[in-house]
Amino acid sequence: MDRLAEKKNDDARPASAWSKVTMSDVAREANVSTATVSRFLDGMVPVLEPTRAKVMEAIKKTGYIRNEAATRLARGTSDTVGLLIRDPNNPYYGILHSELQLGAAEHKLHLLTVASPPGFNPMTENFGLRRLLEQRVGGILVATGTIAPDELSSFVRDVPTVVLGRPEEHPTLNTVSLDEVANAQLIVDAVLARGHQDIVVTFPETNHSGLLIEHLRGTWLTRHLREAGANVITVDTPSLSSADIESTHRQVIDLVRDEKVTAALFTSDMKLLGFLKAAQEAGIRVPEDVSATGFDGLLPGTELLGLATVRLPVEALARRGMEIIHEEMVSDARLPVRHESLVGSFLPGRTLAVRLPQ
Amino acid sequence: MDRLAEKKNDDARPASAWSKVTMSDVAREANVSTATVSRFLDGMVPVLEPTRAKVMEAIKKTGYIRNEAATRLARGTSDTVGLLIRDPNNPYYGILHSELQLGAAEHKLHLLTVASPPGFNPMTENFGLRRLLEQRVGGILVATGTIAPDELSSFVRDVPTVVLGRPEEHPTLNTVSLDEVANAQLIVDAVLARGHQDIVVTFPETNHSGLLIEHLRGTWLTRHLREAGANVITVDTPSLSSADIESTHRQVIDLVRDEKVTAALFTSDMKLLGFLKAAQEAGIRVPEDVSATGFDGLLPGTELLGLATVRLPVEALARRGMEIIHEEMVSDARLPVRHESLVGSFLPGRTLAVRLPQ
DNA sequence: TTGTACGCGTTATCAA
DNA sequence: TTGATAACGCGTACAA
Repeated sequence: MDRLAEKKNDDARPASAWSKVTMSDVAREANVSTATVSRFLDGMVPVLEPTRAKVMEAIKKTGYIRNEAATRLARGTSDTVGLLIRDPNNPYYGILHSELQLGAAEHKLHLLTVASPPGFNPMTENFGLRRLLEQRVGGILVATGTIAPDELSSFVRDVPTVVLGRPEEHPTLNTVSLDEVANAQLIVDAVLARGHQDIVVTFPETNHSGLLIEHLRGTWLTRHLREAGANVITVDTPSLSSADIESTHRQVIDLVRDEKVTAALFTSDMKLLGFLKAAQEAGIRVPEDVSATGFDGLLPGTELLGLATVRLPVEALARRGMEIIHEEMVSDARLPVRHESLVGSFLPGRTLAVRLPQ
Repeated sequence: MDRLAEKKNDDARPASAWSKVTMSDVAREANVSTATVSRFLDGMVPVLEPTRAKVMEAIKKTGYIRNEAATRLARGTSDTVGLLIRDPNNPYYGILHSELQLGAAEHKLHLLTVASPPGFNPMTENFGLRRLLEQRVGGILVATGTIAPDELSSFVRDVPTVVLGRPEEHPTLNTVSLDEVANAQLIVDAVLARGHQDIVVTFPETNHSGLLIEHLRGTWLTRHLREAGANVITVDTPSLSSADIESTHRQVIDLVRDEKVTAALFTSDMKLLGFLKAAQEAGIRVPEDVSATGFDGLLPGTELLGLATVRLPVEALARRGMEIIHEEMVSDARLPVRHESLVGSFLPGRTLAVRLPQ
């Protein structure tokens, strides 16, 4: 009778070799009911001091940790926000994740993150989304470029949702997006203000999946420049393959050597970095021989490297996203769908210079 | 009777404005019992074809999504692994997170991430850990430099745990660590092999919290060098303040100008990057005037920048961590505690050159 | 202020 | 192969 009766279900649940302390263990230890323990934990209902002490003692002694699954089941709601991000190995998502964590804490919310494996597979992203929904989180933040709002909307009828960063609106989904049109304008203004008139823009000219954003940026850079009367040459970077990248660099470098352009615009800071290296190897100086700009401003060391770029307003994106989710979660009515758009800021850096006369 | 009887608890749970479809809704729709739906979902128990079809149909029609909280409660175990990381806005944690996600998928496990807000506050990290335990995840991966194993061990008696990357062993906790001693040796070997004998090492000489790793690296760089008979000068970088950083740069640059050293060793790639900029502004060329090495190899663009550094084996760290967790989760007995240690690889880059004679 | 008892949504046991 | 039903651990009227 010693070990067998120790816990009534000792042999009824051999599924795990790891013990679990429950609330009734604590209640028994403290000679109170489970309801009292629950109320003590909740903190919203007053509990007499001697009882408090007993319960605290019992919790410490048993090492009890509340089972959040049971809590959510009983409560029906949860103050946890689910975050779906794509590739954590990407400064953009890294900063976003970090800032959202901060924002969640400010609103006394919890953040639970699911990352979809890298690569552009919409299937696996839907899996991640499903897992978040299965957790019955109180709200969902979707920060993955590839999952289209249309697909999303059928999934998330039942939980407050905000789509972050996608340059796209949707009739039933809240979105906080990055205004790539205005961002491109920032770059263009800076380049023109420094007297450049002959400019090469490098970007994926066709809209491949996964290169959507860069395609968009390049398109708008070009359009803004042309509308301002600049002379624009575009160079297509159809893929991320090193062959394509190298060919792009060669073309740009040739244009510089032939004095056809005085500035080269790229659609990401990594691309700019790649060009900087190629230029150096080709004996071309930046910004003396050619000015160059990037896009993002998120790479660790951007300032150190002196990249001229647009800093994406990731912090504001995170803040607004969390605010909207929070409002939806505390309100018991459905709020009107919101669409917001955020503009970045230009970082002058040292790769963009005034065009020398002649 | 139309809307009022639609769902029996329509007004009994007004907590949320969002509807929830449950398993019994599906069961009713398909004219089967909840048990059948559950078995269908589980997939391990055969279900007759006509029944399958009915259930599938009903699930689609109702838009049902399983409640994982209830599942975990009923099952008592879960195939979800909890990951505690520090600052997602940090390439190291970003890559780790990404690779762990991949590894989890390979083992058919789910990964749920909690990030502790940036800053070195052990309190908030314990909060994150507690939240993971409250989720009753099947295993826990701790990847945060600041939470000491000793503190950890009292928390996680009841769930398989692996500590990732901390240079420290513990009698009851599995650890997969980065062998900073061997990593430092890699740098030292490379520097000595290129003929350098007069070397400056820059690092926090006192062991501040949060600078532990860099302190360790610097200490071992110095020790290895001295053991090999090199002439080492150390420069203290007590903090991350820009004043301290600049003072460090000045000292190193003076040493170079006075021809006291031919190589400068830094304890992170960001530090190296900072020095590269300072050197450039001071008119000192790297590696012509002085060779320089970093530590990490994780910055996006490391190869582009040509940093000479040690690439931390983050991928292997993730893989081993996930393997160990998986083994512990499938085994119903407790496995012996394991300690493993991983060595990185040297990246030659372009900031380290052969020392010129004289 | 505390205790009793039921329900939350799902799984698993046992019959049918 | 399926259906009823008892857990799972916790929150919360309702009663005391």
